[in-house]
Amino acid sequence: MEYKFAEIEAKWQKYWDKNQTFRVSEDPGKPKFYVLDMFPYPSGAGLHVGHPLGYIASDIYSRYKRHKGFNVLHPMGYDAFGLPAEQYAIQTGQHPAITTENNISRYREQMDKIGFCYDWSREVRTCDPGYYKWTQWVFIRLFRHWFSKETGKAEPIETLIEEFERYGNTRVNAASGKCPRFGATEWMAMSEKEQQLILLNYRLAYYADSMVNWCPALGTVLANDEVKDGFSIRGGHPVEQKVMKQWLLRVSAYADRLIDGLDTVDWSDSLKEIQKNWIGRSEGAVIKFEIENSPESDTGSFIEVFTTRPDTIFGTTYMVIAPEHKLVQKITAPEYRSPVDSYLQETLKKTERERMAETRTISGQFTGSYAIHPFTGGKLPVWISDYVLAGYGTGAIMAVPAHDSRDYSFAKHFNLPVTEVVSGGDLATGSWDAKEGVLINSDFLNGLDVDSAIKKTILKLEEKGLGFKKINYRLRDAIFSRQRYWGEPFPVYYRDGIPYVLKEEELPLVLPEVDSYLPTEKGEPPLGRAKDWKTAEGYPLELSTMPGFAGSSAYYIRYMDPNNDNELVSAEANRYWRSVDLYIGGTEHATGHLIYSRFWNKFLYDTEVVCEDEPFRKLINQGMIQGRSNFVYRIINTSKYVSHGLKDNYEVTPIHVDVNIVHNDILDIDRFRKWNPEYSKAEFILEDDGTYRCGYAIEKMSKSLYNVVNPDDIIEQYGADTLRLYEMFLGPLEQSKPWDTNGIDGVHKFLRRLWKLFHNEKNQPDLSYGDPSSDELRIIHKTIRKIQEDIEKFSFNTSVSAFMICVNELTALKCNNRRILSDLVVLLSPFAPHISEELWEILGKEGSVSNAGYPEHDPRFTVENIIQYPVSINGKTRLKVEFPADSDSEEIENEIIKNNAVLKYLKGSPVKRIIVVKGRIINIVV
RNA sequence: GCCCGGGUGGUGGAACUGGUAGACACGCAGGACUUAAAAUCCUGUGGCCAUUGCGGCCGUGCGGGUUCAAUUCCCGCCCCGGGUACCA
Repeated sequence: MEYKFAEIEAKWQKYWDKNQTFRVSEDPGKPKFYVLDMFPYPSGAGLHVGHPLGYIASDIYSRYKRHKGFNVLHPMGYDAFGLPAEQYAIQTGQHPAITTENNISRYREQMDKIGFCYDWSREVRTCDPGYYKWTQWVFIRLFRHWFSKETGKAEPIETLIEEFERYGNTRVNAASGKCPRFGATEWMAMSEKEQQLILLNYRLAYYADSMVNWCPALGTVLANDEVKDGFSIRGGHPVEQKVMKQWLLRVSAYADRLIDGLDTVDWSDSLKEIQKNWIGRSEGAVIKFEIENSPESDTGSFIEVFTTRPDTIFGTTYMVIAPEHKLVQKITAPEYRSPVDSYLQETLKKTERERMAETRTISGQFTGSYAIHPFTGGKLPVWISDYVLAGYGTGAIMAVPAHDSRDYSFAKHFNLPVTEVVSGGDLATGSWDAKEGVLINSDFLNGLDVDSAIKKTILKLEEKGLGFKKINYRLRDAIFSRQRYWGEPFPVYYRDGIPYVLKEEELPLVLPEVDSYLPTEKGEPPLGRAKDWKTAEGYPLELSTMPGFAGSSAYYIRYMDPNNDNELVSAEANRYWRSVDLYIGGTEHATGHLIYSRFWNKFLYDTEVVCEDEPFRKLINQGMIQGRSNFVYRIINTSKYVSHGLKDNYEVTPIHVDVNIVHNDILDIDRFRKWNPEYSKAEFILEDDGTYRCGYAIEKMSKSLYNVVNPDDIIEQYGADTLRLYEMFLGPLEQSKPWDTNGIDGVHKFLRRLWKLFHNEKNQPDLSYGDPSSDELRIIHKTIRKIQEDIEKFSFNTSVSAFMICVNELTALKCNNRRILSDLVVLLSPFAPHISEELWEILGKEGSVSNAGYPEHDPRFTVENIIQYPVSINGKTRLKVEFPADSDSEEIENEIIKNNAVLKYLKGSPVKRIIVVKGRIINIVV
């Protein structure tokens, strides 16, 4: 074998490491470019071939940008806190730090073998105190700020205190929890404890009772994005709703900016759409409905509803409040007490999961009370039903069955009236939810279209003091505490039950040792076991730790200045690197990390720690690599296995077989017999050609399905350059696709043919030093243009094809011209860096190819003098005719009808029209 | 249900703003080299018909439409993948 990839790859990996080839620093003389991968959680299983897909793409782009003269920041690190290491610790007693350290070494080893150009001197680990010091620091800053809706940004809490001292909270327009009104004198009269409790309502990191997702199996609460369909995403354990005191981040304050910012970033539409839906902004109105015969005349005598369709107010025929609504007890009429109580018992004991499972089973109970319609004064029965959610809007609705499908089904079920107020639907078959049509049966709104009616209704409500315009969000504040061990400790202590944050100088607050990773007997989190877990003054420290997204929310900032002990990032480093120019990672982070880190970044922007409002300018979601499983077919009740082509003649059971002992769907029978003792005596019914052919299926890549392919194995067999090229060759980056090794030989063959261009039959370098021929120049310049265009649009699969075409063509010309091959090597080096370095050396060049300038495309070499025009007759391509490139349409038209071959096709039919698209096609219409 | 993607040979996929559909590669078939195999190289390879040579017809999920020309644009449907789901 001439192309010794194993030797070459080891050689250059050592070279890069020794020469620190990819180490970067701020260099004002060069334009910067920041390329980031989503850093991995180092799991015990190591990397499989799916993981590096995005890393390879970003590596290619980084190396390309470097050739183009950019100072490229391309770092890597580890999202090292997390549940699996802790679960493992619970089972085995091994400290999660050790598990994590081991897994990181394994990841690093695997990544090094692929030949990435990371600047490893900038590596970060979220579990390192030198790193999480800054996670804690940001938390303290969040605690010390509030969000002003006046300025639209975070403001120091001192400004709020000043305001309270002067005016109380009556004029404050803040993103806050529910807080009673007070004046300046009242504020001054409050105890410190009372004042602190008030301030908690305003802080961006706050401590409050809230409805949380409690996961008993994991012993912790989870954020909304960590739960799907009522189960935890990590581990798949059931999750229930519970009220608990927890730390939260006031992400909702930034809802508008998080939506608006999406217009300024270059992300895929689908990802933007996911974020928009998750934030769920809806414009509408809050409307007050008075309750008839309310026992109290002042407060609590009305129901507040939120609606996006105030225009349909005249179609309201009843009201619904959520079972958890605070007015439930108050408004229930005595004679309805008992049915209401039993309904409440029935629904409130249900978990979130059960409610979801029973989607669309309609249930509800009349309270016996009536609300008063604000315009007609009519009586509207008030119902309780679980189809109204306590947590959204006001937890109460005005039901308009004619124009809301949920209200419609409810009304039909309980025989409530339906009043049409927007024309256009057929109420016999269903509700008319569309915002189209003309208002009817609606007093002062009659004749208006929906949009004007909405405006007019709000205006009238405001006049009467019965309502106002309101924007609602689906996005909730993020629950930020976890009752777990392996995470960042909160820099928080409690005095008199009130939380206070540590001073910045006291950071990092280092995670203490514990004797066990389980909750204490009192049910406290594991940190309850730590000795002396209190401040120097003796105040107890917080026992929860931070969630997974804490450490990943600002890691891209830390990479800019990873060893700075005095600041999260220096202003100088931040102003140079600014923000991430290209971010590549999976779409699964759309509603978690990518929301939280945008929120953190905006906060840091408001407080002038960073200089860019959005952290990730361009973002690409690489597709998932799925597994491709192989099957053998055992004939029932025998130990005979029949090949795929013949299996239909027997009754068989398909059995998963390790894909690593199958090549191009052909089973390695010896290895199969050795794979598992169960198969040692297996007999086979083979195809006519003597092979055993396996069946296949596309499934998740998973150990249990025996379809996991480890990049190390591929590298051992083919080399890292082949792996890199093949992962790109598989298809478009964004598309999900199965890992199928069937085509890898072709890519490897390409590298061997490339090698041969530089060598004679005896594998000695053999180059020519003259001027390249025009054919050679045409080929290389065509390739320069194509590769460059492809990289700019992240179409790496077509680049690989272009390289193959180039090498095929140069091989046909027996080209070994040094100038041509030098350009080719630079073009290829982002994709296959090891072989490129080796060939660069063979070409007699100094230093690393990664420092070479990118070849310039010169159009003079690629212009064609003669163009081959496809000629179609009535749109069907029939033949090809050559014309000089500078002939104009008229000349071509005149020539083409004289062409013998064309005349043959025309068979004398009269020509109606000739269309000539210059440089493209000729179409003759007869 | 709603919102995004996507359906092209045996397979992965290619096709610039409407302009030669199937590039490149795998697989397969045949051949060269070899005692043989591997490796390498050459030829063919969407389907159907014709095959003595020319060739002809069909074909990008399905059905319509616009156009000289449609994988590409428009309308209606089917299927697959992802997100989200009583969010008023």
